[in-house]
Amino acid sequence: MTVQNLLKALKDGGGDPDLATVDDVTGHNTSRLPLASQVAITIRDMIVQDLIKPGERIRERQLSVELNVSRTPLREALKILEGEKLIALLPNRGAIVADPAPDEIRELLQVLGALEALGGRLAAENARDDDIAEIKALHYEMLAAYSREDRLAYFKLNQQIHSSIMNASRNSSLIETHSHFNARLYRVRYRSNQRNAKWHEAIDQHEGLIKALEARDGELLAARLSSHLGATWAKVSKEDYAEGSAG
Amino acid sequence: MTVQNLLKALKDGGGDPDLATVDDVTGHNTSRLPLASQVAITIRDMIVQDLIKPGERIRERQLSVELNVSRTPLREALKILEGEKLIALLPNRGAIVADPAPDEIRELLQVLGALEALGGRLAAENARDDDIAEIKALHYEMLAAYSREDRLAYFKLNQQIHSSIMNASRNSSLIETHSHFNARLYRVRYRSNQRNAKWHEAIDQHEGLIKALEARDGELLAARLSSHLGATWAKVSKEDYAEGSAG
DNA sequence: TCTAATGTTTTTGCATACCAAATTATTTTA
DNA sequence: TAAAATAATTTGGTATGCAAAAACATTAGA
Repeated sequence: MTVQNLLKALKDGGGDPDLATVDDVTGHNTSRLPLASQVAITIRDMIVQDLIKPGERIRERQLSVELNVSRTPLREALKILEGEKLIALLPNRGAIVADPAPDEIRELLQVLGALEALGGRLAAENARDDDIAEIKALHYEMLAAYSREDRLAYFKLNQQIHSSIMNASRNSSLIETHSHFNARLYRVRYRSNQRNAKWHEAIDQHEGLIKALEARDGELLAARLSSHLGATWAKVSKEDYAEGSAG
Repeated sequence: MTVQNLLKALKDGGGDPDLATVDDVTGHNTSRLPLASQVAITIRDMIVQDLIKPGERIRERQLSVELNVSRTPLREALKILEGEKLIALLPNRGAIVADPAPDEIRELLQVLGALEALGGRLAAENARDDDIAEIKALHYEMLAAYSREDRLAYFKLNQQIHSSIMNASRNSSLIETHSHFNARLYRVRYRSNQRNAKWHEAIDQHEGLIKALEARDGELLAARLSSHLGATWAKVSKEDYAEGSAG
């Protein structure tokens, strides 16, 4: 599979095929950003959307040609992504897409749980009523996706709900760190979502989250967010995420 | 103040003045690391040791001459440090040392508190007996520093204790994230430590931490670590950290 | 004197070219 | 077949050039 194909797939989903004006997943226009950051966004999307698979090598000369940038900003972009742990830079051997071992996934879920717990506590404190209303709306949309068995929409709404709760915490450092950890776990959770036979457990848990948030019960929300991610690990660890992990 | 002086100060503290063989603060030899990483370590030390002050500009051409490296790996190093939020890269305006506003410091302490709470829970679970013994030893050393009013030694031992507890959690992702947040707050806490009139409160709190760890009471340790950092914010927020922040 | 406009100098952002050392792929040899 | 030698590729780093942006200095005007 060539990088050209991957790029085409990315662009087809996006709209404007010109790198310099493409928007990232959060909807921000990136045309004013330094080229290295734009490249980082592009590669990050490729990784998160699983267009390049864990363990796969990233050849910088080749990729710089595909992306139509020189090696200089591309190498800078790789440093950024290494900092986010989305890739590993092996000295003299270039970059490979990160491929976390089960143990690391468990660790990451623990940290994510602590971050979400804090986010929940703060959200219960700082959320505006319309934040909560919006989260509730997303929840109902998620229920809709559930009932029509649209796993992709379900998954994305689920993610959105969690992000929205974090946003309601009004702690920007927390929000950013959370999103980094989330990105590192995105693929794992996506695959888990595709396989999980019984979603209703997660649905029930989500019901509880919304209730706790509406009641602005920070401790309860924190506890539920934590155990929610504990359950995620229980699911993930039972599944065969090893298969196909090295494209 | 020239960067040359700053560099000399750094090297004098280190030992071998050759960049390629200098060791970082954690004691790791860096000679095999990519140049960008070595440079990042050097600049990180300069920032954490307050040799370059918050708000100060970093001119890449100048610094590349001082460090005897080309602009390319230096720019890569700056991307790394931007990811750690130790510097801010303003488009077309280069790098400045991060200068967190009080609100951001409060946010960071909240996140650090959540991370330490998790670390405490996990440490109570996973620490080996000799981990605890070592932490206890550090605690007594800290008491010694306290009684002879050696604030610097006290501060460093305090830091070491917290890091050791995190290490005992055996969660490497947590350990790394914790150290990043800690680095961002290092300067603030260092200054707070220099000014704080009554340390005995912190001493009492530390006594409680050790007890909880010895009893392997994860919840108690977590709670105490959290409130310990809450107290840190109470102290910091009362002090005048604005003065001299833009050297 | 302060402000505004203008021009000059410096810095950043990025591309290109080049090379040594390390790695990977290929071929040869045992 | 396996190991060893060789060739090709890739990375890591330096140096250089240049356009655009920003910082700085200077002058003109209120």
